[in-house]
Amino acid sequence: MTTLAAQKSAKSVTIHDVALRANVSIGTVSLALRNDPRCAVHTVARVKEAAAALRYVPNHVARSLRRSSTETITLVIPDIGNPVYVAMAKVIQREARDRGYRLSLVSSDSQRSEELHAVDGLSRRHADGLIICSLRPDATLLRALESASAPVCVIGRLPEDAAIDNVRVDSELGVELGVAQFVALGRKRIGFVNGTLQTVPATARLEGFKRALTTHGLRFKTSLVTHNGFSLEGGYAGAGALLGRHPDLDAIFCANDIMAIGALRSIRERGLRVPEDIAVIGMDDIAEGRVCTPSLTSVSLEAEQRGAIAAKLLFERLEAGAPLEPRRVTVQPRLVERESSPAVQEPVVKKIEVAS
Amino acid sequence: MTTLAAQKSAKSVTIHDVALRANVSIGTVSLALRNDPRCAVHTVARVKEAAAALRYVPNHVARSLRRSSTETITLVIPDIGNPVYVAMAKVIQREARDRGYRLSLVSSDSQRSEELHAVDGLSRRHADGLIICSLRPDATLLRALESASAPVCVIGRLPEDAAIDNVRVDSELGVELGVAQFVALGRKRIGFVNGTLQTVPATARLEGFKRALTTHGLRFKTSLVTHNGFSLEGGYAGAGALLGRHPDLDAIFCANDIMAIGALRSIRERGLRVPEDIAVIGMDDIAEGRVCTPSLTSVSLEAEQRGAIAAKLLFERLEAGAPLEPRRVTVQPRLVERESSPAVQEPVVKKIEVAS
DNA sequence: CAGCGCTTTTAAAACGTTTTAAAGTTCGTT
DNA sequence: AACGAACTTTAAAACGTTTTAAAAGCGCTG
Repeated sequence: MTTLAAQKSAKSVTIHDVALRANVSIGTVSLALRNDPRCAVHTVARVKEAAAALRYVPNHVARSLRRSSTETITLVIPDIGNPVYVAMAKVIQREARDRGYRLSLVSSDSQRSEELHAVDGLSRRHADGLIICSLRPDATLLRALESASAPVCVIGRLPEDAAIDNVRVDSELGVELGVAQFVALGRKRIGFVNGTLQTVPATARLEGFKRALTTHGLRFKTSLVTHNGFSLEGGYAGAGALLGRHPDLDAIFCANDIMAIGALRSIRERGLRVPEDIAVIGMDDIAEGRVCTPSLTSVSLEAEQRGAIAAKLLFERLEAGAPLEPRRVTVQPRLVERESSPAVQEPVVKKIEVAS
Repeated sequence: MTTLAAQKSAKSVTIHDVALRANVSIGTVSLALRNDPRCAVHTVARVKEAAAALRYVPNHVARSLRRSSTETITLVIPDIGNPVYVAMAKVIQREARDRGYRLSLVSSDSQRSEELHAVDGLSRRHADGLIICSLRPDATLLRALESASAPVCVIGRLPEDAAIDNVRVDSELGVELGVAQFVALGRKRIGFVNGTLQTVPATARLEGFKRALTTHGLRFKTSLVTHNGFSLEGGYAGAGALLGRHPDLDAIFCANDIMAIGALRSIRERGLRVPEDIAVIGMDDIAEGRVCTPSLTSVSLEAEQRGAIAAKLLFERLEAGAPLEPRRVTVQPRLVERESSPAVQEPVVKKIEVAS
C-alpha cells in the first residue's frame, strides 16, 4: 500500500502546518485548539477546521516537555498473575482515566530492581506520580521513595516513621476473623499456609494467626505453619506439608486465595472433603474463589477500595500546590462466607444437636 | 522532611548544570554520557563525575522529542484478567526490555474505543509501535491499523487482504484436536461451550467444531453449542445451559480454559463426575488448568510463542530502515493431556463400570 | 612557518509544544 | 479626535535534549 508507506515515512503534521493553513500564528493555534477563551470564536472555528483537514494530532512528547508533566502515572504491583492485583489495577486505571491521566502498569515480580527502576522513572520524567504495592519495602526502597522526585503512594504496610503516603489494611485482624470463624464452626486444630517468609504481609499474617490462637485459648506451634510462595503451587505444597505433619487438622487458613485454591487441590488429593473434614479460608476474596469447587470462604482485604484510596491520595498530591504532610489510611478486612467454611448451616445444626 | 519537600520542589538538574560543573559545553556532556568515541576519555571521566555528583538523570521526554522516538511500545490485550494474555504480556515485556524498550500495557476489555485510542496514541507519540490482540478486528480497526503512523503487529486472525503484520494460530485445528481426543476416548455426545458470538475466535472455533464432528461422522446441531462471554461466568452458564438441553452429553469442549474451569464447576454442581461422566477439554493451557480439580486437558494455542513472534516482527519493523512487506506467521496448536480428559487409563475403567 | 590532517570541543539549530509579554485591534467615552 | 479599556493576536522564549557543521587545538610535514 503506497498510502501506508507514505504515511509512515511522511513527517507528521505539526501545529505549524495548521497555523499556515489557518493563516494565524502557532500561538493562536495552540490557544484555539484548547478552547482558550482568549481566542475569538471565529478563529477557533477556522483553526479547528484547518486542524481537522490536515488530520493534525498534537505531539504528546512536545507537550509534556513544555508543560513538564506527562499525564501518566505508574502503578507497580508484585504480580500481574494474581487477580487481586489485577482488580486493584483496574480500579486505579479507571480513577486515572477519569482525571485525564494514563496508567503505566508494571509487574515487579517482587524484584527490587524493578521497583527501584519504576521510582527512577519519576526523575526521568516517565511519569508524574507512582503508586507502588510492595511485599518487601526495605530500607533501600523506602529511601528511594522518600527522596523520589514526584508524588508517591504506597499500598501495603510501611514502618511507622516512613514519610510516605500509605494505604494499608489490618491483615492481622483479617487472620483473626478467619480463625474466629473456624472456632465458631467448632474447629480447633487449625493450620496456617502462609506465604513467603520475610515479606511484610507474611509477617503480619503470622502475627495475627498467633494472636488469634491465643485469643481462643489454642496453642501455637511452629509446625502448624508453612511458608511458601504466595502462589497456587505454594499453597498446594504448603497444605501438603501441613497435612503430612498433622493429619488430624480440621481447618486450614491460607494467606491468600490463590494459595487456598492450591490447598483445596492438595486436600482433595488426600481424599479429604472440604468443608466436612477440613474447613478452608483464604484471603483477598478474588473472583476465582467464587466459582471454584467448593467456593471459597475468604477474608476480603478490600483491594479495590485500597486502590481507589491510593489513587485519591496520589492525585490530591499531584494537584496540590503546596506540599502535603504524609498521610496514612487503614482499611478494615471483611469476612466473606462461602462453602469452604460455611457460617450458618453447619454450626447452627451443630449447636442444636448439642442442645438436644 | 525538609529534604523531601526540597527535592520535590527543586528544579531538576539538567545537562546544563553538569556542563557548568564539568566546565564543558552541553554538547560535550551529551556525547560523554553516551560514551561517544568522539569524546576524549579524560573528558568522559570528568563529565561522568560531575553528573554523578549532581545526581543528574536525563530527561526522557526531552530526549524523546529530539530523537522522535519514545523507546516504548504499547501492547493491547482484550482482558488482563485472563492468564493467557498475561503470559503473552510477560513474554513481550521481556522481549521489549531486552531491546531497551519499555512496554505500556493496556487492557481493552474488548472495547473498540480503547483499541482505537491505543492506535491513536501512536500518532500522539505515546509509543513507537503497537502490538494488539483483538477479538473483533472490524473494518474500523483495520483501517486505523493500516494507516497507523508507526509499526503495528496484530495477534489474532485478520482478513486475508489486510496489509498488517499478523501472528495467528490455527484454532480450528485446535478444536479438531480436542474433539479427536474425545472420540478416541469413545465419547460421541459432544457439546461446545463457545465464547462471545461474532468474535473472530468464536467463529473460527465453531467452524473447527463443525468440521471435527463431520470428520468423525457425528451430527452437528445448534443446540450443542452455547455462546457466552469468554469468562469463568460465561463457561459456567454455558455448561449449565448445555446440560439442561442435553443431559446425556459425555464430553464438553470449551473455547478457553477459563470457561472450562467455570464449566467444571457447573458440571460438579449437577453431581456429575469429570471425566467419568463428562470429559472436558479447554483451550489456552493456562497455569490454573494444571492445578484445578481435576486438572484440565487443554489445547495450547502457544500464547507465549505468539507473543514472542509478534515482538520479533514489530522490532524488525522498528529497526528496519526501509518499509517491509506485511508478513504473516501461523502457529500450530498442541493438545496437552491431563485429568479432565485423560488419554489412556480412564476410558477403560469407564467401560468396565458400564458393563457391570 | 604555512598548510594539512587529525582529534576534540563547541555554538547553534532543531524537535513541537505552551506560555508570556507585548503589540495590535476595536469600540465606546470624553 | 484622542484616550483608554477590552479583546485578539503574535513573536519569542522557554522546556531539556541530540545532532550538525564549524571551530579550535595540536602535532607533523614539506
